[in-house]
Amino acid sequence: MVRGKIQMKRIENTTSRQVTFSKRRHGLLKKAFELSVLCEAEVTVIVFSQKGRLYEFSSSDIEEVIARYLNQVKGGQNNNIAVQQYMQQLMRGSASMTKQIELLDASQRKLLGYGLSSCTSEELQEIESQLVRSLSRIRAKKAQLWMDEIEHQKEKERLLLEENARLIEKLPAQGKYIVPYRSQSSQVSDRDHVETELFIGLPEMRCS
Amino acid sequence: MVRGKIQMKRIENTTSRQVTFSKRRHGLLKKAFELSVLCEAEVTVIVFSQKGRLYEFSSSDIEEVIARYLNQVKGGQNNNIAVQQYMQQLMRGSASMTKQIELLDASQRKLLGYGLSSCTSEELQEIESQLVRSLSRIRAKKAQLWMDEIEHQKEKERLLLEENARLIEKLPAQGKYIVPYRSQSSQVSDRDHVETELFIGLPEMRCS
DNA sequence: AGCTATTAATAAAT
DNA sequence: TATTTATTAATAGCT
Repeated sequence: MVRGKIQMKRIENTTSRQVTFSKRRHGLLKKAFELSVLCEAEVTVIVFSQKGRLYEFSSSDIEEVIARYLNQVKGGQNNNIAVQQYMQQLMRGSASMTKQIELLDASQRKLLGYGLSSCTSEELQEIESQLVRSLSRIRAKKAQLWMDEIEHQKEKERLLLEENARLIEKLPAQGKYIVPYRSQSSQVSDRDHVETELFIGLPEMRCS
Repeated sequence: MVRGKIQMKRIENTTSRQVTFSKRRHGLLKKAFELSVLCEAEVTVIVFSQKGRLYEFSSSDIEEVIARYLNQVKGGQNNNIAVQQYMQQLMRGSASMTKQIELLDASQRKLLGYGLSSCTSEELQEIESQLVRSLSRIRAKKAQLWMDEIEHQKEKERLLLEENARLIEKLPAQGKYIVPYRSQSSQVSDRDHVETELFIGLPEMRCS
């Protein structure tokens, strides 16, 4: 929505997710307040962060609003039942998370090359392919990081050379005999070219 | 806020109050939705219009949120303490499992070569090394599986040859002129030898 | 309900 | 965490 709009999905980076949570939560509560004032509506907002912390706004007593809501939605056979339901939900959640953790753990171990005894040939093949694909992504990323760094250095150098040139211009005549430093950076991107291709073959295929 | 900002007080004109209510209510619910998606928060908004009409948004079951709210705010004067404690324990467990899942998920994504934007050069290097080690384990295991399979086939062949020999012995004399099938399997393990070593280098290092 | 001139919200950078 | 800034999003006043 600003400085490059963002995708409407979970923000993966933990830090920026927390920052965004703080900002947007603030915005949401403010909007809720404004709606209640401008339009004389009864507005309640309840937010639980991932860590279970509670944030709320209510234009009137929140428990009144809750009672009113429960009354309107399901003719007032209120809470205890809701508490029970919530607890059951929590228990189901625990069970499924335990399972999920086990699965993630097993698949991670396999990706790391452990706990392979139960694998079939096909599974091994699949894991291997994933790893190979993954390696090429990693290596591409690494190469990109290097390229960025090189670009950054070249830019810095360019600025310094400009500054240098300016300084020389300003020197009194005799100063102009000083030989300025000459850049060689234009060759860097060739010298540092990195071959990231992966190949597999018999030892005899290698030669020096 | 637009075309001349408005005062933060009740809009007196009934029509424009209703129009604003409709527009801003929409905006509020949208913002609530976005917050829940972007930051994985549990968000509930309950709005009663002046005329008592209900509008709501909840990222998860609203009654659950209400139960959770009531539980957190006024530690359930109607529930018994044991249930309370158990529930809190469950919630702590959920939180820590959520965190664990998040961590596992992130590290798995990185192992698969996604979500690398936050990685430093060093992290990328570490992940790459892990993948390389992992690949060699996987390939060793695959090789072993193949070897086992070959051994198994050779054993079957040996048994069949023995059976074959016994049958020939039992044949009447003229049958002995039949030339029995001759195995070549003793060469198999050499012919099918697989080189699983991994190497990386410049294209010039390959030759045929 | 739809348009548009403005203000508000906020993602990214610092 | 708090500011600043560049941009997108929301919306007040019209039609």
